[in-house]
Amino acid sequence: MTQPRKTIRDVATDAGVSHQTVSRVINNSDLVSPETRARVKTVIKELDYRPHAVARSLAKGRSYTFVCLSPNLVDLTFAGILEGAEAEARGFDYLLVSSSAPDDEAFSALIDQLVPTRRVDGMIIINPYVDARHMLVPEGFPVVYVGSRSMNTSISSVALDDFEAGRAAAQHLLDLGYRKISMVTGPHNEDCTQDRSAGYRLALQNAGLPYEEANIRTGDWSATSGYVAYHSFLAGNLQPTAVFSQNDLMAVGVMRAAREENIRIPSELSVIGIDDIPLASYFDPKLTTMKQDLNAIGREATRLLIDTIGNPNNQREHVKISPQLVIRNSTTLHQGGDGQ
Amino acid sequence: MTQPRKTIRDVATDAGVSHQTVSRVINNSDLVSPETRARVKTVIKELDYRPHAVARSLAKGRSYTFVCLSPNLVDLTFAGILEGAEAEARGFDYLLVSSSAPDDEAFSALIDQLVPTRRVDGMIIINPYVDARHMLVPEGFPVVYVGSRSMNTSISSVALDDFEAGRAAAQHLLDLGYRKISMVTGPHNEDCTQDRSAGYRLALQNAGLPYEEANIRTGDWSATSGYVAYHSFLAGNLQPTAVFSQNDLMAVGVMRAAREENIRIPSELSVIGIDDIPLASYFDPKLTTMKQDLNAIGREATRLLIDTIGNPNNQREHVKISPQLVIRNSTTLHQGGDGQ
DNA sequence: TATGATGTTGTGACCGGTCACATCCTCCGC
DNA sequence: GCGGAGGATGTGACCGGTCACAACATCATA
Repeated sequence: MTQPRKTIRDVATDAGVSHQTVSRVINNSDLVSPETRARVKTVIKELDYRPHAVARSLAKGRSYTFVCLSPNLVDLTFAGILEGAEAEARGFDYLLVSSSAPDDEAFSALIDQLVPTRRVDGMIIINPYVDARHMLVPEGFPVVYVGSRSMNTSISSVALDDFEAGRAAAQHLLDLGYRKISMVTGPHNEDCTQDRSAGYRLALQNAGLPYEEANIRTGDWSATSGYVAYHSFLAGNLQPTAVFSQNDLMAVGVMRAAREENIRIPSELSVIGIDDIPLASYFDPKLTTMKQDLNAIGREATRLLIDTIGNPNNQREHVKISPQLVIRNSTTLHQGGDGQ
Repeated sequence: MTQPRKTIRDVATDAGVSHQTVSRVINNSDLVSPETRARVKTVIKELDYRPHAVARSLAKGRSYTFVCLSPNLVDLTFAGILEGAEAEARGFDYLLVSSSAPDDEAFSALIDQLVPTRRVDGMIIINPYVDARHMLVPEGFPVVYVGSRSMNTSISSVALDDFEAGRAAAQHLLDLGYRKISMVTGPHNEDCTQDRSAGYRLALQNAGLPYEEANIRTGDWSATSGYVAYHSFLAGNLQPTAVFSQNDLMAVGVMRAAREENIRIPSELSVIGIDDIPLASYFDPKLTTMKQDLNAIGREATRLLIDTIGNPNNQREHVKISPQLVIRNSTTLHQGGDGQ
């Protein structure tokens, strides 16, 4: 490891060829005779030669590396996406690394370190519309957005079909007989919040029900904010019998708050979330939710990025991944008679 | 972004100096007169020149980049460590990126891509004794282990004080009056499992109690494995009144299983975990646990890595981060009379 | 005035690959 | 026997920085 590394020219000398021929062998060029190729390969093995990725990057202007930037790493949603993206990149011989940027200052610093110097060939950005970070994305650089529909037609995006998730969640509650369905949303400035809300709205509308602000509270995706939201419903003289929470964590908070108020779930309160977090079936009761396939989202993001680089003139795509209703024990048939 | 990038020589020409002088300015060398420095800096701004990190890496043989490799990204424990490590690296002008390796084949591929080519200056490896991955770590390359005491004196390590966590968890149950304390462990081949078990053993020993295999089950850190473990206790004609689970997820599984058997927690069964996962207080009951400060572990890892690089001849360090008992509602005073 | 120390700047090679182009050889057709 | 096509290989510049060293100016000292 500490001895001077072998170079392409060392191999060339030992194999009795020029450095260029060695380069050809490494790059699987077909402009090399089988015998020469075999000889060079032997020497490469003997010398334990490894191509120097940094030198190659400099010469080619490409690094065969992607980076995936997310607001943080501890959000399970992001982590699942990152893993999917990594796995897909491995299949294409790209290295995908991840980093997080808690705020747009850190985000900007990352961009500066990675992009102008071409340390990465492309980026996957999770939640680009948080802060002003999408403003910092260099124009013309290969990028894919995750978690938001891209408003920029030159940038591909993948996301859960948030509209459908919201619609189906609300529909599930409607199907169970609920007519007055409260909702806890994510922050208003995030696309997925808006889409999930729109889906909810459509489901109600299709059922001939009004969309009432009084039934809605805004959270920040945390369990605590769900907890707070439920109490706020009560404070508003609203005793919901069904709550659609825009993610599982907030749903968990709602359930906790309800339990403390001695409200039974699901007999007195049905709760549905979105995500299907790994612990969903360990809460009490087990959580009904709209599952999102994070791994698929990550894989698709990598695929779109590779396409963006390979076919820069193609039309960019905006992919939606379908959610899936997972019925557990936090929702049940409406036990009528509450005069809604 | 697409126009040919400015180089150090473009700046030199415009500023009427040599490329070397520009290089000196960039690197804050004091061998430049104030006037020249000012002039060069002006031109750098005018041209929006950015140093080319890849070229610099090639020339210097250093990349100012660290990578943190973990078995996966979705484990909250790992994610917390990664974030801490990232934050600390930012403070030292290092870029820290993360990648995961599900198995040692992937791990080996990552090492090959990153190390011999010097794309990174150092690595933080989480759980190096999973698989045979520590065997793949190149000798003499700056590395820090996280989550395991390093068996290699030339490699620094950070970890939770697992022994103390196990001891204190068991002691907490002893203090509450329990005498027969069951334990659910992690996989035997992991250091932290062994250390946590040893701590538990010592606490029992200090209390004059025997260490009995019959009271112990092995899990894999997942909630499911905790669930299975509890049922296995029952199947072994053991009706534990207190369980120390070596992590929170398994503790959650134990609680779920107990509830399904109509065992009340904590009155009929006290449960303590390790980690203090974010949702710990959203389970029913809220989980008592030994909190580990993941952020501190990550930060320390980066610090150790920087020290390894900066002072290669120093003695390497093995740091233990102290756990902290967080008492919630899953443990309570032993309601005597069970004839233990 | 010669000498040397110090501060500032410039020159060219070098890191380890790739690229464009030149060269050489062989084989084929006329 | 010659021209040309095509395969295989070699040559040197180049990517954008850094390094070692040379060169030059200035000033104090002997």
